[in-house]
Amino acid sequence: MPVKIKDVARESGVNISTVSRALNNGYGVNEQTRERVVAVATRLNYRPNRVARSLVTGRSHSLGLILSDIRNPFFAEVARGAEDAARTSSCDLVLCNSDLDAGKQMQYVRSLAEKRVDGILMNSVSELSREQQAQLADCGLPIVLLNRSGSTRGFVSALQSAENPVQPIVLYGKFNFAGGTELTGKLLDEHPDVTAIFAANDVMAFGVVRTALDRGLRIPEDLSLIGFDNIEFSAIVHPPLTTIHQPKYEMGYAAIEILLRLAHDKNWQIPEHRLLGVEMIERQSCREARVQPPIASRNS
Amino acid sequence: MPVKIKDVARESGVNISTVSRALNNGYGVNEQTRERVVAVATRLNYRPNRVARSLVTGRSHSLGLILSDIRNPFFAEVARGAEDAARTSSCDLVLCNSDLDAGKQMQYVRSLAEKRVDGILMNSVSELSREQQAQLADCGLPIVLLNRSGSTRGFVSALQSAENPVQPIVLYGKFNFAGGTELTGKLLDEHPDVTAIFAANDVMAFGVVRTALDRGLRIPEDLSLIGFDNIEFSAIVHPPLTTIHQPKYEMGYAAIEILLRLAHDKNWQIPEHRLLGVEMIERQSCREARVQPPIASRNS
DNA sequence: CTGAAAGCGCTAACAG
DNA sequence: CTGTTAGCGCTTTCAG
Repeated sequence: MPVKIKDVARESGVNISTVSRALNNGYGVNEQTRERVVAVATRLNYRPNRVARSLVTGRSHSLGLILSDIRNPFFAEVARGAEDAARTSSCDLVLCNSDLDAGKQMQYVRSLAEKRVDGILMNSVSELSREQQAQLADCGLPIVLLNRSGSTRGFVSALQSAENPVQPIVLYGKFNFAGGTELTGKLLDEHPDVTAIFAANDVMAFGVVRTALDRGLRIPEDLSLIGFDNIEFSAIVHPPLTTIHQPKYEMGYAAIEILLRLAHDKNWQIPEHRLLGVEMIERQSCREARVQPPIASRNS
Repeated sequence: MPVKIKDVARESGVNISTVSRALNNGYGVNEQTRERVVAVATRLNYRPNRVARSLVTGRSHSLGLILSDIRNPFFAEVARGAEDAARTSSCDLVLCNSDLDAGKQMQYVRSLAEKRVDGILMNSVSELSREQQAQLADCGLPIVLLNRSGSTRGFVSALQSAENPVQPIVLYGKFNFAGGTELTGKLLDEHPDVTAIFAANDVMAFGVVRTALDRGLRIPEDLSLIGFDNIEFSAIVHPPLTTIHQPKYEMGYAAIEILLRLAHDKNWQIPEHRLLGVEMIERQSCREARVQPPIASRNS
């Protein structure tokens, strides 16, 4: 139904290969015929079929973006940086929400591989089985992993080796608002005497705020709270959240840049890890913040 | 490099068309040969090339999603609903941020059309030129427009025809946090006597909160505020925001369902407009809320 | 500088 | 039930 290269060729009295050359790089084509072809293509409103092109070139000009959940503003910001970076190379981004579910995640990788995306950017689940690792490795695609440093080990060990050593209580759950409320409820039930909470991310910290509010606990008077990410809204919740800033947009942008280079230069190698700086943002949810911020960090 | 259907065929001693049948619907294939083919495909870790398949079937199984900015939690929520709906038909979503820029938007439409997506879901800019409308119409793709009802005319006329008619001051700007702060600054400079603000969305309302705070204005004592969208965080900002709830996830989900049907049934028709119910959520940012909420609404 | 021809990897008639 | 044969729409040698 739509007009094809053949139509343009017929209409401008040249061969389809000439049309192809004229419309792509224009190299090795007589200037006049090029102009004529371009004119015809415009007139016919010709839209090259990228699917066909991809089939022959082997490059799809699209990238996969697997995130736990785009509704977490942290990832929305990362995604925006990623998209902007991708557009500079006229690539587009296929969005996948994994909910940090290993099965879903692997399914997305497979599906993206079948669509022949040029690469994948993902924030992985913490623990991948050996099999899953292998599957990732030989899916034949460059993959960039974002923001995964395993666990809160650094946080814990920093606390333990502090001047006044502390043995923190570590709870795991959903990395969203509901996770924050649930975990806080559980924590306060079992340990009504806790004085401070370090949430894995700001959205969870918001959940902490909500639960504290519900239980009549004042922040920071009764309970100190630190978040992670410094998402935009952390400054306007009540109380303004003390948190660790991460360059979210830049992380997404940089990750795609790396991915793109990886996809192009088949033999280009990068250092395995790339740590971007974080920064403590002191606001009003925490009474004291003397502990050294952890080097490694995590998100969901 | 990757294993192709031909390899599977050779390895299982059948023709490629048999492999195709066995792996797709499996219909009209001897059960034993089907099993054998499947086994070989698994062993060889065969991943069908969807690009090639798309070229012949004419369906790409991907949809375009053009939003103004994924960083607005409203759209993140819509996007999540959209993605979940798309997955039920094993389609994936190509994410585009238009920043509500008409030029960018049309470029995305073109680009998506060239990639032969099966359809596009977008929240359009308010005013499209006749030319742009035409371009949209004959890009050959089903397009679903989300949440665009033109302007605040309904809001204004409701105020004017109220018991005590009011002539509102209407300001336009960016539909994000910065837009909220800037517009509020400008408004308060020019009209220090305003007593109430209706923000076009919650994120802008947050900007209002911030500026009010900076100027020592108390909400709602000095200034009443209503937002729009009821994004998750509107409940935990200070003061909790009075706002109009929109079923964001459901909107995204429903829009994709419509789009999918549109893409399948070539002659299926839907009513041009589809209005989902909104609901007033009274919290603490507004002293009185007697005005009838507008039927039509907008977002950025 | 331009045309002819061979595919990219797969599906879909059409025979057998 | 299975194989043969055309393509899908484009890029890319290879000749001319």
